[in-house]
Amino acid sequence: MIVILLYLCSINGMIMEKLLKSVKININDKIYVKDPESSDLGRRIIEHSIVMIHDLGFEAFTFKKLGLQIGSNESSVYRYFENKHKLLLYLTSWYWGWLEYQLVFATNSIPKPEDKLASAIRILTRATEVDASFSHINEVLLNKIVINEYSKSYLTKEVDQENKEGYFIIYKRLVNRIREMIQDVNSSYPYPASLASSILEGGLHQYFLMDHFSSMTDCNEKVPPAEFFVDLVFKTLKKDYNG
Amino acid sequence: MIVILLYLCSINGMIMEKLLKSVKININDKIYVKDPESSDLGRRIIEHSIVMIHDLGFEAFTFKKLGLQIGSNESSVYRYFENKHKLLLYLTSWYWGWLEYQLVFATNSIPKPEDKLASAIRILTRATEVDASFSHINEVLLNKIVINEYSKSYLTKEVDQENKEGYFIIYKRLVNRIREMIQDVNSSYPYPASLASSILEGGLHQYFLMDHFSSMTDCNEKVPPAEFFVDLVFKTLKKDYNG
DNA sequence: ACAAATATAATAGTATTACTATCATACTTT
DNA sequence: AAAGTATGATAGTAATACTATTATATTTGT
Repeated sequence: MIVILLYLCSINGMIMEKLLKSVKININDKIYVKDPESSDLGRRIIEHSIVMIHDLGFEAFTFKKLGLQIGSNESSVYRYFENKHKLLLYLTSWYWGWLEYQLVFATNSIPKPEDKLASAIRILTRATEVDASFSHINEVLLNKIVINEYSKSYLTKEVDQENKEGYFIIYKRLVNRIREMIQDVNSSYPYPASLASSILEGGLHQYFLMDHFSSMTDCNEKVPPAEFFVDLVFKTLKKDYNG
Repeated sequence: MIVILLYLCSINGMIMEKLLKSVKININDKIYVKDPESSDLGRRIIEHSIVMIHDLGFEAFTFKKLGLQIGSNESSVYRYFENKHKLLLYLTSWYWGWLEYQLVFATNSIPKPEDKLASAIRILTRATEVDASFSHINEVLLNKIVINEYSKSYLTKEVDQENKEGYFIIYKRLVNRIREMIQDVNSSYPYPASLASSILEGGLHQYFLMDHFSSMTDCNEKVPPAEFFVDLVFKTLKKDYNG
């Protein structure tokens, strides 16, 4: 499916939105017991878990509370996900997959490596806006969940095992895409992977600081994190960029 | 106490070690119920909680298991800390306070802003080495705990309340010190706070990637994260640094 | 040296979490 | 109409994250 999309280059927002709606984001099927996209109950689990994790925080969120909220049952939720950790992996994988589509869409047609990288940084570090591409998934809330909870999905004792099973593959692919773009701008820069991972991880962190520790960031409503990172990356790569 | 230390500039490692031993790191007393430094049991709680959180991970660590390990009782541990979240805040505050002393010691006597900043970055992003300054605290394990668990101490629903109560003050002061050093090197750089917070947070992250996601970093045994960050910061500040 | 105060240990108990298991029912497909 | 599948309801378990109470040991003041 991604192959088809790669050929569709200069399309406008409305068309992109429709295309995104028709695309199913491919998630490692070991993450779920039963594909939540395969049933109405599954989609309601996804829809309401996003709202509830955002409202309660991941720690206070439970399958029992979710079951109650969607007029269903704790045991029914367990038929879709082994536990809430796996559900978080599902939601964050979906988010990174969705961002990856946006990245590929928006940057594939850009010929100049500098323009492409700048555009990529802006897409990856911008705040998610309301667009409602996927009816049952609120991407704005999901973005906030990723900011507040993503680290918890890999800061575990099981990370190596879960990495082996491919649970973080979409995120790693995304970092790799940025790494390649960095190398296309400056092939002799010695830390392209570290810089790429810093953009993604640091982007989330700067948003968290804006919300809770404003003294530790210069970013705010008027100066978004994207500007900090574009400036940082292009100065680091010693290529001036005026965009 | 820090005032005295500021005057002690060019002293060697042995003396510094002895001084560090005599220094008590000052931690917000709202974090604990009873100061763990005030009793033998308290120090054993700190000592063994570091080992156990490192071994089990924060999620699987409980006060019951800790009590068992130190030949004491769950209920006795609760007399020192309300819960394990507060204990984590205590341990990480201690770590950042300890790092701050090292930073102040090592950089206070350096006159040239560029040298001072480079030295600061190296201290803040280096791997902790065995030095056993504090008898009951294993700083090497504590450093690993900070890498793996620090985010969990602030990625909570209570972060604003706890921030108000001053639980993150040492970390914020540390970020502020780096921010000032950045400004001393280049006063017109527009993102000194964001860059400072990125160094500390990104430093931890690069170590995590080295351990678990090596494809997302260029750092390794031979190229430590410190080199990536020194390079990044000085290129960004457009000041060449040869050190 | 003795009483009082304090710290710790032992035990029990509660509500919640994170599940697993079983059975009933409803809906769907052939 | 029978069989299969999805969901719902209920019950049960072990562990967690505490709180409360009482007993005992240690320290401290006079």
